[in-house]
Amino acid sequence: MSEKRKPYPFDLFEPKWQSHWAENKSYRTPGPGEEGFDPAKPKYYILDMFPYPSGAGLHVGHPEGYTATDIVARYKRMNGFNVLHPMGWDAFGLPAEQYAIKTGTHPRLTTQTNTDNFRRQLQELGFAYDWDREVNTTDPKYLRWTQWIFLQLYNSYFCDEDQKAKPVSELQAKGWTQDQIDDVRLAFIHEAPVNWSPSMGTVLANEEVEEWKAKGESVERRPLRQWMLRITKYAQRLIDELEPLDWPESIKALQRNWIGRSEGAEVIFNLSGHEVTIFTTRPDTLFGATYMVLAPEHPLVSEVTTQDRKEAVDQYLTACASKSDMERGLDKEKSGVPTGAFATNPVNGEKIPVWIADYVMMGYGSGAIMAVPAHDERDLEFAEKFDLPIKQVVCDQDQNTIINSDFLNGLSIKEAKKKIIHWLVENRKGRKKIQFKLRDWLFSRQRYWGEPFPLLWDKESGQHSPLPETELPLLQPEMEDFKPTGDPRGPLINCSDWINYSEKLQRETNTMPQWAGSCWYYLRYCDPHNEEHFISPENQNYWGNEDGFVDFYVGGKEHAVLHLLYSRFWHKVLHDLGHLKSKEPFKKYFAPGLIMGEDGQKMSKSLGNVVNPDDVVKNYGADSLRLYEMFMGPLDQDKPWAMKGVEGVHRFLAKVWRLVCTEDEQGQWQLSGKIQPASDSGDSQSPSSQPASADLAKVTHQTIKRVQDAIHSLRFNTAISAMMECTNAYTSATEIPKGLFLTFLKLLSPFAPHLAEELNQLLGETELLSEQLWPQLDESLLVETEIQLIVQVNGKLRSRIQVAADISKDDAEKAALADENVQAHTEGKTVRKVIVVPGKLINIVAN
RNA sequence: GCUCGGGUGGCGGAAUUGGUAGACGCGCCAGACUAAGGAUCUGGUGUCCAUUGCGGACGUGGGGGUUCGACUCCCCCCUCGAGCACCA
Repeated sequence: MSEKRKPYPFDLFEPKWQSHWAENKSYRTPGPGEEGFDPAKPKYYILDMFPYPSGAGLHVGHPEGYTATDIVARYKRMNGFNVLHPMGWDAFGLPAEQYAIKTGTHPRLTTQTNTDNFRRQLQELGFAYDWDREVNTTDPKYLRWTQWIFLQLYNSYFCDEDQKAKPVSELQAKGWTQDQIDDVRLAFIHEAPVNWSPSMGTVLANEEVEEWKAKGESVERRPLRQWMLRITKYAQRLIDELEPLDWPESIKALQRNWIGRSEGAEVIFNLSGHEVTIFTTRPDTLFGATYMVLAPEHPLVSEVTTQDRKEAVDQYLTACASKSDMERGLDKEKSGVPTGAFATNPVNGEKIPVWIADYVMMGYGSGAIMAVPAHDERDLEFAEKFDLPIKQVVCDQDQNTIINSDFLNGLSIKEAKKKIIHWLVENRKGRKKIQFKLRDWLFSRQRYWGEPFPLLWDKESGQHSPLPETELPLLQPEMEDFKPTGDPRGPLINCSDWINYSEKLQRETNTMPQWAGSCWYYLRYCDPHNEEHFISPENQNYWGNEDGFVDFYVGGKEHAVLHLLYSRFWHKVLHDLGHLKSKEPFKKYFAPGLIMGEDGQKMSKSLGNVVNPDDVVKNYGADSLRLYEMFMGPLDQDKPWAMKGVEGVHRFLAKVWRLVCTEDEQGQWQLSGKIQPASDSGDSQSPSSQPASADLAKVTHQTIKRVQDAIHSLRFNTAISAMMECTNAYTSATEIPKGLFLTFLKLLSPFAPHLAEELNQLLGETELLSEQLWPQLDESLLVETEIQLIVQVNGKLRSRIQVAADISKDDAEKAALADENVQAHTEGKTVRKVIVVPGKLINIVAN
């Protein structure tokens, strides 16, 4: 098998340009105080989600977003911006460690190998990253600041009054005790049922459970003492401050949904001498409550259960405990048992029976509800099954008028809500309440390959305290065996040298989750080598925006409720504490769609439909891969791969190449001479000798407009179509003025930088295209003197007529009516009306 | 069930204040150059009818509506995908 001849020699010039860019640091971005920094230039910070460097190497999904941002970055640079476009590695985390355990290699080595491979792959795609700013979350110089930020969280609390985080030292000054302070820290120890994965030997955050289950890991509920972050305090702000961001509505919806805000009321019922608080979104139906339900885990269950019901209740509780949440959800039939106790409805003194049922969750609200079967589907199902009374309190006809409810009768639902809440407050039986679904963030992991917590425990008192900042970074000890042990304290517990800090103090053995490092990496890129600050104030002021630090962020929507929520939370804490000016991390965000396999299914090893970017680069070149991924369709849409499509854009690039070069008899590429240097004093319009060049100028400038409009709206597929049409026009011309062609190359350069630079050089130019300014659009070239008007009769296309662009309405109408085919269709009819849309069409209404 | 996003040729997709539906690419058909073409170039290509000539009918998931005019706006329905899911 002989090597197939390449349609153009990308295999020769692509590596050449990549080396050139790397050696000359062509894409270095100077920041404040650095050599070459120009404060007069506007800045633009465009960011990709940094990859987790897996052993499998780059996936074709990665270059989709990366190419999009690269195009915008290069475009902005050519428009005079100082563009920050960095790349780094999210190298901690469970996958790295699982892989290391499987292969027996230390995760540090695995990580090193993988990041080297990823870097090579990215460089072979010609992305304009400033590699001097590369960050790696596992680098001690980086994780030091991750631990520092954790200490900021540890050392602060959320002030409800001001709705912001403040240092706990303020509470100390007010005389709070250590225990009281520990209860309000943003990072706190909490014992509660958590998601424990026996197969991985660690706990997981709520947000992570589904992902790992899908990968075949087991997850169960288990009560454990864990470090939590008090993200729930930020629930309202996380919703409110999402609003002004330039994010896709669907992603905003996903976050809002996850945070899950509900407005309602808390109502206090009396239950055998205890006050039981329930949460309801329908306080207006309080008169319709016919029974109460407690979650099986509710603390009052055993106390209020009457003697005769005890056995049945215990049995039910045992049955519930053995069921996982998953199984509970799968139960189609409602189940439950009466406790024998009765609660008193505060509004009318009615005694209603108290039941226990697992359709009420301890984790939401107060774990107790008032059941209104007439107006709640679930309560209705339960009431019907157990034959409990159903009391209508909203009028059936209009679904909006309250009935059977004493002083609420006749009111609308909205009015009744207001009135009953007022009544509850006055009678001290409840209050308005806003409830969120969001839970606090379970932040500790029982793993080796993560940032250790910079915390110490007093062996005697059991108190925790922060490690002094001067002792950061705190690295994990070197260990041979770090397999999960099943011990919920994690593998570090086996390293006694490391644990014992002093006589009195020992280290926390948990590590942070992968999200820790990715929560703030976008800040570090701005000042990656600073040893004094996680980011200097100058760099922060220069690179960040107040209404959203990063100008434009692109990355997968699978992080909509994980990384994107966690980052926002940390950012707000750092903002509250005065470390950051901006309130939000990402001003504009965009999620590229999934690239599916050629068979239309999600790419996976087992289906054998995975496309390896290295193979595509080898066969068609980096420019072809870049261009194809942008040409596939709208960026935000899921779309299937088609190798034939790669060939299509590859042919297009070859066509551009052949405008400059032809192959001689020996099979060598030679300059074709089709590109003509501007002979007559650089004037591209030389009407006498070259009637076609005016047309080419027009096409070229139309292309400038179409390409830049498309880049602004991220419709890269249409930008490429425009360039293809332009190329087709060039192909059919006998000569192309060089100036025009160089303009075209500038348009092409953000998309296919290697080919564009190569041709620019072959044509004798010495300045890199990427260092030149984006071409200026000459609007005057777009003005048409003659236009085509569409002529419709009764809305149906009947003719197209060629007229002067400035034709008057009357003349246009006359010309249309005079058309042969129009007359054929209006014959025998009366023209009732003629609509003339100037420059577009004429519609004749006749019957 | 709730929330969000889709449905346009054989395929990926164009059509951004309602104004030529199908740009561009793939695939396919025909031709040119060739010893040869899986290279390249040229032409054609929504469906159906007519094709001796203009041309005509239908057509953007289905049904209805608004309008001189609807892929685009409104109502109802079908369908596919994603996220959440006994959240009171």
